Amino acid sequence: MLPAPFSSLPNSASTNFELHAGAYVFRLGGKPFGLFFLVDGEVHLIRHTKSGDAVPIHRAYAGEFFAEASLFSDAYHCDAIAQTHSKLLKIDRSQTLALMETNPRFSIEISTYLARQVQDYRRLLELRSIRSAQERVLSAVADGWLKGNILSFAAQLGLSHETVYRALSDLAKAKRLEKVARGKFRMIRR
Amino acid sequence: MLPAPFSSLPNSASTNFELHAGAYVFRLGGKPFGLFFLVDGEVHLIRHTKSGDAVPIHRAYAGEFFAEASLFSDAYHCDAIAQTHSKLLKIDRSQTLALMETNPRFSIEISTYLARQVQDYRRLLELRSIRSAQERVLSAVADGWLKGNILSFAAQLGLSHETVYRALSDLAKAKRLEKVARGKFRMIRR
DNA sequence: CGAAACGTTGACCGTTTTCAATTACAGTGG
DNA sequence: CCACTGTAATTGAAAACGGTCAACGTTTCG
Repeated sequence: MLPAPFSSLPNSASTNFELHAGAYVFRLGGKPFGLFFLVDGEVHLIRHTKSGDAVPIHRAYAGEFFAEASLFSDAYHCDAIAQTHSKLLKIDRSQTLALMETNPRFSIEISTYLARQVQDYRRLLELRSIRSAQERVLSAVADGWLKGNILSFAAQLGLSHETVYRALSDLAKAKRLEKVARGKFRMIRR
Repeated sequence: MLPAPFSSLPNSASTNFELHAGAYVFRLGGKPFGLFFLVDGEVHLIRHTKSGDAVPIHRAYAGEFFAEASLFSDAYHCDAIAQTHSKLLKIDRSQTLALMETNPRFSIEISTYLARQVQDYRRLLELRSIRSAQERVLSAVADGWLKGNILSFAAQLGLSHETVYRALSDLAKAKRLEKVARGKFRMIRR
């Protein structure tokens, strides 16, 4: 059966599949098949600036949906790339839209999802407006955003990875964070 | 009658009011009354970083809705402040939610709104990942984001206003933009 | 008319970027 | 099981870019 708000969709509306690390789930400009549920693994939605830098517009982890916004647009606006071997559920776009037409409860769930995303982006914007690299990194860690590797974490914060490494080690030195392992840091519990 | 997707709401669901420049539409932490339609003027949704910098999370102009996301949360997550004398329409939250329950078409409209916002934020994130101030400013102008004053434009881009002034005048000097008037720039049409 | 806010430009300082090099892993195939 | 390869983590040093402070011109609005 489909996860949480999608339980009223027939099983035929979804397809299971797997991708190896580095494979594309979809590409910029492609016609949207629908949205996805990430059963296991890690998928990044990525855009590229003109100068070629990859910007992780969103990082999805096991148990999360992604590409909900594509339900309402004519083409994907970014690339989606599996970062590790990932198990996915593809959820059919037109059947989802049809369900929204008939089931208002479901529509509201979708809206709630999107509203939360808007709030998350606002928070990210706020984070990105913190000038000091150290404070920015600390706030991001406090928000639980240090998942996956530090390269993509740094890109999400709009800092070079070297700067993030330095900020993390300085924060650890100042005992504002604790280093758990190579590349793993944690807030200091109090 | 209410604008576009809200036409099926009774007139009693909305209230007209005006605010002078600097007045709050709502405040961080307040219970959401509903969303707003900006008939005329300019309203910014603003958050404040710990260090006190104001971050314009969203800038709303005449003819636009704002605070749609507050339909789905228990408190406002930012301040909303009129930047100029503004005419507003307050749209009742519970009546809007009730309409979503009964009118799936309307729910879909709301979702579409939110989805567009998500896309806009992704674009902004991409912009903010452009390292060079000059290129960042140019892209933002190309996207039509240079409205209102340059102070808030700069804050939205995550740059100091001085840097934005300099970038603009350098871009004009290099004929990549044209200066129309004090503080007004335009893409060079070709 | 005067004050306040915005626009503009200059100079200097500091942080982050960049380039570079080194170390630590994880996966791969012999 | 181990060398081999690629990618991520880490640290150093120098340069560059943007931030900050400061001053001044200009427009707006009460």
